[in-house]
Parts: sequence; C-alpha cells; structure tokens
Amino acid sequence: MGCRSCDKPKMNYRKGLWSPEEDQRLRDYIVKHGLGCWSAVPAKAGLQRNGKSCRLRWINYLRPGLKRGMFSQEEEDVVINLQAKLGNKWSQIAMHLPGRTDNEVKNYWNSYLKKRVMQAQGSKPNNLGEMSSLSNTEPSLHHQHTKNSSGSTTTSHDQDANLSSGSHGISAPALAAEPFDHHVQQQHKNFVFSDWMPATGPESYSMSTHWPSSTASSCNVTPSHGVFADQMSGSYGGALHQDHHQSSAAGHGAAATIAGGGYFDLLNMGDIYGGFAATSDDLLF
DNA sequence: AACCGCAACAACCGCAAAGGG
DNA sequence: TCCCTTTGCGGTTGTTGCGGT
Repeated sequence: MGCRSCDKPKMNYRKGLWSPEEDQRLRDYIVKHGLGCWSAVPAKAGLQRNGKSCRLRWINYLRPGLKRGMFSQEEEDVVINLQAKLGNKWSQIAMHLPGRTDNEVKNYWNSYLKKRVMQAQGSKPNNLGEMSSLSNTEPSLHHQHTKNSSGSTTTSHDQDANLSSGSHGISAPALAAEPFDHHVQQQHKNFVFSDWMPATGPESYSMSTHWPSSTASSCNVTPSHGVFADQMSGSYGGALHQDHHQSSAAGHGAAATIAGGGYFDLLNMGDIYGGFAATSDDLLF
C-alpha cells in the first residue's frame, strides 16, 4: 500500500455517471500500464476523478470478465445461502460468483433477494437454508421477460444458459409462491459479459460496436471461451443506453486487437484483473 | 399526456485495515 | 511504534426508467 510517490494535487473531482470518454481513458490507461496506484491513475489517465472513483469504475464496470445481467438460479442460491451464512460480506460472497462484483451482489440482494427471503421467511420461518429449494415452485423471473437497457423488453429464456457454465440449465425455479413482479423483470438485462474490450471512441459505445464474428476474426478479437456480449454496458446519463444484444463473437484464442490495432494478450491480463477470480469456465481466456 | 410511485442500479461516502516511511 | 496514505468494504444515496393511474 502506501504509494507516496503518487502525490496528487488537490483538485475538484468530477462526480456522477461516467462518460464513455472517461471509461475509454481509464480502460486505455489500465490496459497500457496495468493496475498500480489508484490515486495516481486519474492524473496519469487524464481524468478528473479521484482514484477511488476510478477503482470502483474499473472493478464494477470495466474490468474484464464481468458477467452482467440476470443472476442465474444457481447464483441466486449461492447468494442466499452465503448471505445467510456470512451475513453482508458482499466481497466474500462475490468471490463465489465469478464475474460478479460485490456491488452487483449487494444491489441484487438489497433490491430483490432480500424481499424474497423475507417473504419466504414470513411464510416459512427459520429456513433460510431452504431458500433455494423453496424456490422451485414458481416459474422463474429469470427466464421470462428480460429487458435490455434501452428499455425494450424481450422474451427470452435465461440467457445465462448461453454461458459455458450454465450447468443449471434453463430450469426455472424461483422463490416461494410469489406473484410475478414486473419490476423485478427489469433488472434482468440481456447482458452476458461486460465487454470491456476495445472501443475506439465514445461512439464505440453505441450499438454499432457490436462484435460481429467477422469483426472478431478480422480484428483478432478472439475470446477463448464463453460468450462475449458485445456491448460496452452502461448508461451514460441515461441518454446513451445501449441495446444489449448478445453477440456471437466468440472465439478460441487469447489475443485481441485493441484500439489502434495492437495485439492484446489476454493471457497476460492477470495483473489487470486485480483479484478477479477466474474460477469459472466463463472466465477463462 | 402528465403525473406519481416504485424498482433497479451506478456511484458516493465513511470507516477500517493494510502497509510503507 | 506512530503517522500518513492507499485500498477495500459495506451502507447509503441519487438518478433513471418503467408501469400504473
């Protein structure tokens, strides 16, 4: 720790949602220099953010290997069980969910699972451990309507089923005999992976930057395993919501071309992953 | 069509732990 | 050993979008 060489002038840091430009700067910087002293990143990357904000953005959003979108039933069970066991140790819980961030797990719990657990507890006290089995009585919220961030709602079976780790298949259990909650649907976006890979500019955040397989091959974009969503997930001031299509830009290699054209060795990304646990097939590069 | 309430989620805040000088 | 800085974590807030009225 302690990075005294990273002295930075006091400045007015920008707050709020990150713009595509900022994301790009941060991504470019880390791809180029790897992870280091976060407090030094903003200055070096030319960002008017504090290091903390950069770190958060990277970990929760830009980091490679992030799996976005709806939680699978399996993941949900893990969260429920571990929360019962560990309490609100989100970082520890997230460790058991490759590709998920503590923030994401926390949000998911607070906005959704907690209520369901409480409801289930209300009807069946003292059986937190049975939550997962309890959940097998209802068509799952996971497997019905999913909404992409552009607001359109699509009917789809669990897109996680497309994940290589989709061992849970597409069975559709959910907690307790709970009425279907339309709002709950909203959280299930079509994301599969957060695709942090090269974007050459703000415009690259648009749908137009999807990675068609042709692009993938021509640009040597070849994730080795699993399915890459082709979107830069995120919302920018709510005005730039993208359509989160699932791309089929999957491949089996370990190199990708990043902005500008240089090869980017994913196998050497360990330093950049920053503790990201690549224990799932999904995350093997 | 406008308004309101709710849900989801990104981001911020504050604190504690870790580590170097 | 103490102090200072950075990092990591959990709680909380703010913003946005959607559905209902």
